Amino acid sequence: MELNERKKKILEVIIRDYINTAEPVGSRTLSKRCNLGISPATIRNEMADLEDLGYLIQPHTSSGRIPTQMAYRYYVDEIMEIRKLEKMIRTDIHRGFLNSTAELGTTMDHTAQVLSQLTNYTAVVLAPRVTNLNCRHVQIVSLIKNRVLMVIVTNEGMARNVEVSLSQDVDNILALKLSNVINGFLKNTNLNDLSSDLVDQIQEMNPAESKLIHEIIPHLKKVLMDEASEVHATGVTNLFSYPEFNDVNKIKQLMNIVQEKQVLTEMMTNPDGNRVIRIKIGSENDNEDLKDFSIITSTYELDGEMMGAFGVIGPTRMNYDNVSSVLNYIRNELNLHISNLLMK
Amino acid sequence: MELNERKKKILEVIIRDYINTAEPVGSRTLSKRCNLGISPATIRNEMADLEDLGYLIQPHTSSGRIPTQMAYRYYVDEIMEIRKLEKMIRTDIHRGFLNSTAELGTTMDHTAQVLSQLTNYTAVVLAPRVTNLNCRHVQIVSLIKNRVLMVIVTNEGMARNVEVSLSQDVDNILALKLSNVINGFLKNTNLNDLSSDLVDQIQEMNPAESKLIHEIIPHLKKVLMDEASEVHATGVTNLFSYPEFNDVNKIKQLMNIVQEKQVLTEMMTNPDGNRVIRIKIGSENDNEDLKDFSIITSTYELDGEMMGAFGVIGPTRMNYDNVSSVLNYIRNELNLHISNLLMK
DNA sequence: ATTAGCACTCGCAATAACTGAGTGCTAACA
DNA sequence: TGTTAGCACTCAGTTATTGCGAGTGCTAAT
Repeated sequence: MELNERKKKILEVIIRDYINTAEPVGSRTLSKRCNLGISPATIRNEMADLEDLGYLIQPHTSSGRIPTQMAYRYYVDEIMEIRKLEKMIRTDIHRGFLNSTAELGTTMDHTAQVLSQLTNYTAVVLAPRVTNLNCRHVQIVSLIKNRVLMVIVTNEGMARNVEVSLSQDVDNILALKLSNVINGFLKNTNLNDLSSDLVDQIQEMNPAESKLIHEIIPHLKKVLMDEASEVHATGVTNLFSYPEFNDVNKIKQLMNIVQEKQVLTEMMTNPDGNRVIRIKIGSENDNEDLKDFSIITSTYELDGEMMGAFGVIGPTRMNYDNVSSVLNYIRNELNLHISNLLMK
Repeated sequence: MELNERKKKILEVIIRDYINTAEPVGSRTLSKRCNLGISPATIRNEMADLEDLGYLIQPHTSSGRIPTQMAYRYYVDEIMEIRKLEKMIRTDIHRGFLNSTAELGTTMDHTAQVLSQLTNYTAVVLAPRVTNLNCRHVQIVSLIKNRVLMVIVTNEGMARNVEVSLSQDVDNILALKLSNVINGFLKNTNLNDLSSDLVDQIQEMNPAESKLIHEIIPHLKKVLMDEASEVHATGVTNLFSYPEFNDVNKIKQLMNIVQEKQVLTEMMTNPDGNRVIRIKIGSENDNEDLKDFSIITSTYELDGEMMGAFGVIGPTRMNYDNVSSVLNYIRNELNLHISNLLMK
């Protein structure tokens, strides 16, 4: 399976060329492009070998070759390297993050924007999600009559809120009281362990209030269990200009993927060993709709713990090394930015 | 400009047929379909007249005719009528609204879903927006260090929230105090009239707190001035199956429209006389990208005041009477549902 | 082992011929 | 005068044919 240097070089040039042009590459073109000083005929022999090994295929008998998925995998694993971005681009990105407002949601939008612009593919960013029941503070805000807003603040200082209807009307004062009671629990107990007995032990509540607390707790738990986190997708139209997506069906597949936030979330949070940059090529993706796409993802962390993920979706003929390099740099910037924002 | 009965009938049948098939309709097909008992030749004469009047065009010399925008406009104004939906569909929709949870955002999503399913076009729903500075209650919630969440509750009982960073750290107790101060203002003063002098008159604040209030007020005003309201769009892929959107460029246009939430908002809230159902056909839309689309919108109200809008985007060859009928019914249901939810 | 040469393959673009749905016009008819 | 049958004509779309060119595999010479 190990390729000799020349084969490796030839394969590399073919892949690079095909990524640029989307055209099958032939032996003559190739002999000009790679400066190994070998003739088309020799290259043809080598290409025939590479085809036998499964790295190349010919769309039809008399055309150039195009790389297979296996070739891309080889390229990604053995050939390409994550580059340092050009200084100008680095400072651009850095400034962008500095200027982006202090709000987390905006940062996510901004990241998606930058990613899709820099790569010319579709960018997806998963906002941090509320996990592990680790909430620090809950604020109940009265809306109208029996409707209240639960604002849940996590240990990391992120907010999520949910509207619920209760069985009784709740005014501002009652809302405050309910908030206080719940926060009292949170100080001492993990929500998971919160039993109804505990609620009933609270002295200074009348039965009506106690009943409300009993209603609120399940809602609270549900939110905290809820897997789905916000998904910011940008640059779907970027893919429209690539020749492989001239077909409306392909675009439909893409739209399906981007809309299925659940699937996207699972896919992006699924760890791949301990790799920082994770690359899934074509049918390496579990999802049927993704078999014509490649997806490169990474994660951002706070305090060494994974908070969320971001990545890029494009054709299998993707500029793997550029995208990887961009993701790698953005990952660092994002980690920096977030830790500035959230570190206690 | 007034057409005689026969021409009107012929035009109607042509439009109906073309809406169904997307194929130019010829005189022979037509003579079979419309039971006026006239021969193809006669119909040809009438069709020639209708073409001269600007209601029909021929894509090429030897093909059937297709309706012009002007024809659709005539159809919408003079021919079609808003029907009552079938009982089964009515009860389906009604039950759907009953089952949808009490949360407003969910209702909007649900509405978009139903609309796109029932019409097979792309549905857009604008969530109610915070307007006129009429907010009833503000809750400041401490997040981490100097970051707080402002939860703004409108008179109608809807919540909007924004994260901001302040110049000093804010803990729960301080957050509560700030909330109280601001709500004190709201009781007596419209936010618009709130001057810095007024803030300084509050006695029980130390300078640090006063400074924070001064920082918060502009943020608050900004949110309340903010025009953009949430946009829920569903069923973009519905349009992919219509032959007129086999072209990737058309789809790009559509994506542009759906993404430009600002534009969408303006378009949908722009009143058209006092019409309940507003129809814009092709280039009647101001937006360049919309010139190949028709859009039918309506609004929902609370207490007689417009809260938001919803509608459907499709090809100019749109099933105008079905969509209008659906919109009309959903409008009623939505108004009912919302007033149940929000009425004081 | 490499390369030049050559016959061969096959997608693609251009051209030509054919088909069929549909038209406009004219003349006949009620 | 309005309606209809008949006929020649138009033109998009399909199929068949051809030629071109980029590219290959094989063989023989270096």
